[in-house]
Amino acid sequence: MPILTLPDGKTLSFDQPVTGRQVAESIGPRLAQKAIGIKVGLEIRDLDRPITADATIRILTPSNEDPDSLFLLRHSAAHVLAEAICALWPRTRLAYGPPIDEGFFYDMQVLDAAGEKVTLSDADFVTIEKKMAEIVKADKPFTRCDVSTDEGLKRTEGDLYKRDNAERAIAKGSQTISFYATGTPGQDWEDLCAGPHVPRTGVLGAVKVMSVAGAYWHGDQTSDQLTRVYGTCFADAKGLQAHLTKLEEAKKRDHRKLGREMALFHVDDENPGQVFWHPKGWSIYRTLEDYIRAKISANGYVEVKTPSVMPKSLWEKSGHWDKYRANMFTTESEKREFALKPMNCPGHIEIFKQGLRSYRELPLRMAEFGSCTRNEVSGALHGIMRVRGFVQDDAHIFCTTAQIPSEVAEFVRLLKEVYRDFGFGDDRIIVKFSTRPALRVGTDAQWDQAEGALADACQKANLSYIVAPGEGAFYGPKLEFTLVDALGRHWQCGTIQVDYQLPSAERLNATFIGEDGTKHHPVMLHRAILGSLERFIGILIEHYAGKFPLWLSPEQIRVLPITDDQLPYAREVAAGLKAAGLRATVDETPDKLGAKIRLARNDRVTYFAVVGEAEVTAGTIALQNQAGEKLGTPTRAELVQRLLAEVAART
RNA sequence: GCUGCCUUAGCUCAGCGGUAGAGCGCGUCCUUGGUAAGGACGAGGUCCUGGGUUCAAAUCCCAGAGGCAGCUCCA
Repeated sequence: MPILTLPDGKTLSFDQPVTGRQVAESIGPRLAQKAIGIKVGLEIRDLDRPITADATIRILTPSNEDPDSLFLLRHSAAHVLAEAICALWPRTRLAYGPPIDEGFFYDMQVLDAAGEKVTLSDADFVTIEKKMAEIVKADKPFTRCDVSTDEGLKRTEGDLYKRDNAERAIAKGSQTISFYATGTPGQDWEDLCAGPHVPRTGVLGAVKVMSVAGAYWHGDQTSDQLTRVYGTCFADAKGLQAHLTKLEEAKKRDHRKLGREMALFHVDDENPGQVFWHPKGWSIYRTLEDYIRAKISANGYVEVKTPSVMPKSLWEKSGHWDKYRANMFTTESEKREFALKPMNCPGHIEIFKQGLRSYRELPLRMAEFGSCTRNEVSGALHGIMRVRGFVQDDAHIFCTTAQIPSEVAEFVRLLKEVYRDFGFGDDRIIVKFSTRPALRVGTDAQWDQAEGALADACQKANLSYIVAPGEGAFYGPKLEFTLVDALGRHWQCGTIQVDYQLPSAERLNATFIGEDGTKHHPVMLHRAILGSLERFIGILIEHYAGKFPLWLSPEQIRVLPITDDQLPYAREVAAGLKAAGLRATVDETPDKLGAKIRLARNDRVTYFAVVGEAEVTAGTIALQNQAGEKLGTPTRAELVQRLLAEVAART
């Protein structure tokens, strides 16, 4: 006798088990027609599976905003993709095809009639999409068929990957094995699948094959390499189009493209993963570095600088030689081995260990714009976001166990303050809290305290977090801060990690004299706000689409004389701005005003000032912003004041 | 690192067995023009590298390097 609670709180009661479709029909015929699935509690289900127990339910209809609806549509679209490819290459062996954030993929081995591997390329997409459109147009029902585990194993006999899936399902305790046919089971195409699916292929109007890539079976490098076909599906063509437009927009904002166009930096082909900063890019970099330097200085940090090259012996003691060797560049001199530092922590401990430390010096917040070099595999490199040489806004806080809560809380507060200055408010920060892993060092009491401090700090800072159980480092729990940019993309930046291990006697043996007059090991908090400056600038370029706010802008204002007659005045205006600490230039080309404006806007100059005869006479300039909005004709003094105020406000 | 695709002028790209091309940018000259491209002329190439096939290779084949996407990893 299920009693079902609807999202608005209304309840429906039934005398006997009902299907989702019957529930929808009892609410209204139009809803029943539109329904593609039902959410029972937290589980999304097919419309025609019976509901036997009380539950809160929600009827799912096609929607571009509802993640549950998209999940269902995309899961079914993956089947249609697989069916289409199987129709074109009947010997294809399917592996696994789940919905993902922006669509779905299907891993498979595509085989031709001779059993040879087929490599799919963009050229095949049209053919596949055409086949998919046929299947959608045929409006075939998704039909579920549950069979016994024995029968399930029999049906997947000889189908390597599906057989494996069935075995895994049984190992996890499945009593039956389910198949979904598009049409009639045993007659039409079918696929081993747990479901759920939409009722008919006809609701999958807006599907698209996006790309192909390689992927490993079970993500295991030593296992079979499969073809992964990516696709996406939306409730309607409008949703799909909006998605494609967003991808286009992301491509336009690509920091590698803008970095070249705006002459910010380059990465040399012969020197992968190393950034050459050009004057304008370096201007952004220095603004960022100066900003962080001022912030941490105001928050009780001291700044240090440690060497890039450090001896193997140090890395052995720190444990990096064991755990991180593959990612380190090494070198040698006079038969001694050295490594370029991949992290700054051992260097900071070396400084901490000079002389005797007293508990009175704690917490000691030691910061460094630390140049790190890591030998990342070539495939991992990406523009300036993922490089081999980068600088972290790193710091290590040496403190006592008792100081952990306040230090973490203080850090989270500072981090929020910094992120806000770049336009990332609370709603654009995602916090991941990684807790104790199975393999770990330290006592449970230490872990309890460290985890409690991290959770507490987030609550105090009004930041909600998602827990990643068991994902902490072996030496301590950590928080990771991810920014959501203007296009909704995620970028992990800040972090804070609790470490009892590195300062311990077994590792680098840092000590201080406590109140009791005996030696103690400090706790170390590894923390960064921006992460790497290179990566953060890459994020900012894409977030702002190259149109930096005034305080970060490499060219804050360009003066555009209408004719050469105004050149001397234009130079005076620019000189006045520069004297006030602003980044100003003059367009000295012989172009017409229209061309100068076009160039200034293409260069993403934040403001430009037109000066003609009228302005020279009046001692003013005609101000305009990047978007081309006219902002009046302030005097030179008013202009300086106005720009300085905007820089100070960081807007 | 693995799989796939790509590599032609500074940039974006066309050409795909038979003399190396376009637009933008760059240089020189003319033009002194009030809000998103004024005009003329010119310079600029190891068609990624090495090997092979061919009378002939930017073009076809093989290997390598680098780039891109994904996988894995990660700031």
